[in-house]
Amino acid sequence: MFSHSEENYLKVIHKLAFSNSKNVSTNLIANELQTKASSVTDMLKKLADKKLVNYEKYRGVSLTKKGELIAVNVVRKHRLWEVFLVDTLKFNWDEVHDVAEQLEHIKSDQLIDRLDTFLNYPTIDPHGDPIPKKNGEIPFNNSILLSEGITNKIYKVSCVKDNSKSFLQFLDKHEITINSELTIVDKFDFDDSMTVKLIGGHSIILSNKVSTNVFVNLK
Amino acid sequence: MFSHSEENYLKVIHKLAFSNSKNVSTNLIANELQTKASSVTDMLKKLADKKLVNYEKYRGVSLTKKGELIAVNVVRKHRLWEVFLVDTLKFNWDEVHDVAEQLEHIKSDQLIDRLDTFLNYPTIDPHGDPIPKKNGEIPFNNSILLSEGITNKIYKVSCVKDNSKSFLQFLDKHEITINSELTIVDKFDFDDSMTVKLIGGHSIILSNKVSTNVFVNLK
DNA sequence: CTAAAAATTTAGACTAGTCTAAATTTGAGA
DNA sequence: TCTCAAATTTAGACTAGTCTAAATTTTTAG
Ligand SMILES: [Mn+2]
Ligand SMILES: [Mn+2]
Ligand SMILES: [Mn+2]
Ligand SMILES: [Mn+2]
Repeated sequence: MFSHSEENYLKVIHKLAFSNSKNVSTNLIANELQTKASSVTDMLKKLADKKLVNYEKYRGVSLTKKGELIAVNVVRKHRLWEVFLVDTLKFNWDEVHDVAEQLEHIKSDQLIDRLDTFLNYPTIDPHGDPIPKKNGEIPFNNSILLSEGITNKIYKVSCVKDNSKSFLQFLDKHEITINSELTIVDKFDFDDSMTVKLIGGHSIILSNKVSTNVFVNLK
Repeated sequence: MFSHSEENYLKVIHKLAFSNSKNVSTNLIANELQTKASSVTDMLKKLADKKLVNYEKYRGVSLTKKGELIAVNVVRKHRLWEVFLVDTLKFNWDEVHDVAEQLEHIKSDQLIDRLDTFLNYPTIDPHGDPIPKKNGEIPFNNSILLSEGITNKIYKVSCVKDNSKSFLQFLDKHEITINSELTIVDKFDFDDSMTVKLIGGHSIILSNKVSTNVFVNLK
């Protein structure tokens, strides 16, 4: 079994490797975990000793097969718990992250299997992120950023990139949720903003910051 | 906020104070927590510094108001999670303790409030133990031990004292559960065993070890 | 009342995880 | 290719929690 701290490092390395492709740097990890680079170096050595990461001094790290499996399993638990919190306990989607950060470290395979069954095998979490399978496979989703959409097509919101309270509350305010359907009416080169119309709802001007944090699928 | 470890010490002191009335000794705590007396002494000093226990060298400890409140809250969380595991996730009553030991340390008042609501404000856990109220009040239950019952009365099983897997599985095997109704047909002085008949069910001879680990209420 | 046993505390050490400050390595730009 | 700033690691320290072994206090029994 691995400690809370080890699991958090593995999860963060997994996350950063996803967006940065090659080796993940010490400073990136330190920044993501709100800790110091020296602490990260210490932990990377421990994880390397346990064969969870490939670590070469000054060259950053990548996850081994073993490390990857543990990281993905923590992500699976995090997202399943988020579904439970929103669907079953009626939390709002902007309230669940911190509690899920704790729940993801509970050690019990049986618990997570039964939770999965109770929730009826969900495939995405409340923010649209895919829930990894038990075997570590992560369902692929060919979404695009709303900012890359073109006018006069119908899109469905599939996922939000920024999970911050303020962004999620902004979306709530404007009635944009996962599965909302919308059309891009107009795109403005000047500031990369766009006018969007929710199907059967209101129109709204979205800044580039918003449209680059929302993923959509063509209907 | 208090650490995992601090919460466990407070919970154990609370439990032991309940059955031992006066001050709780270092060795009792060490035994209950499967740790060493010297470790207990160290922690008692820390808890005393934080005004969570009244500690006098060589004389054992008792909880302060503040310590008591924290301990009872951990017990509340433990028991609510046990209800969730059994009622919602369909765990058997002999499988839930270890997972609840982990879940009881999750920090979120909102989580426990919503769990309580979802479970419809249960008053007892799967083993019949009372679930403390939010304010720290513990519902009193005037049960007696089955071993103290008399013949030819109808009793209802209210709680089990021993929560070990082997005892709970023994009870399962003989179809004795919380709320089972039964009559004591005969009591044998020789070994303090008794013959018990389940209402509408079979008769069975119970050893003293069994009857002193089952609480009942007169119907 | 007193000696031995039992309980408890103290002393000193160890691990995990973290930090600051100093040293080292890397790599970008002149 | 050289220099220097940025990135990274090392050195040394600190906290929480634990342990063993030794010292001290309390309790028990004769
Ligand atoms: Mn989250
Ligand atoms: Mn999420
Ligand atoms: Mn329990
Ligand atoms: Mn219980």
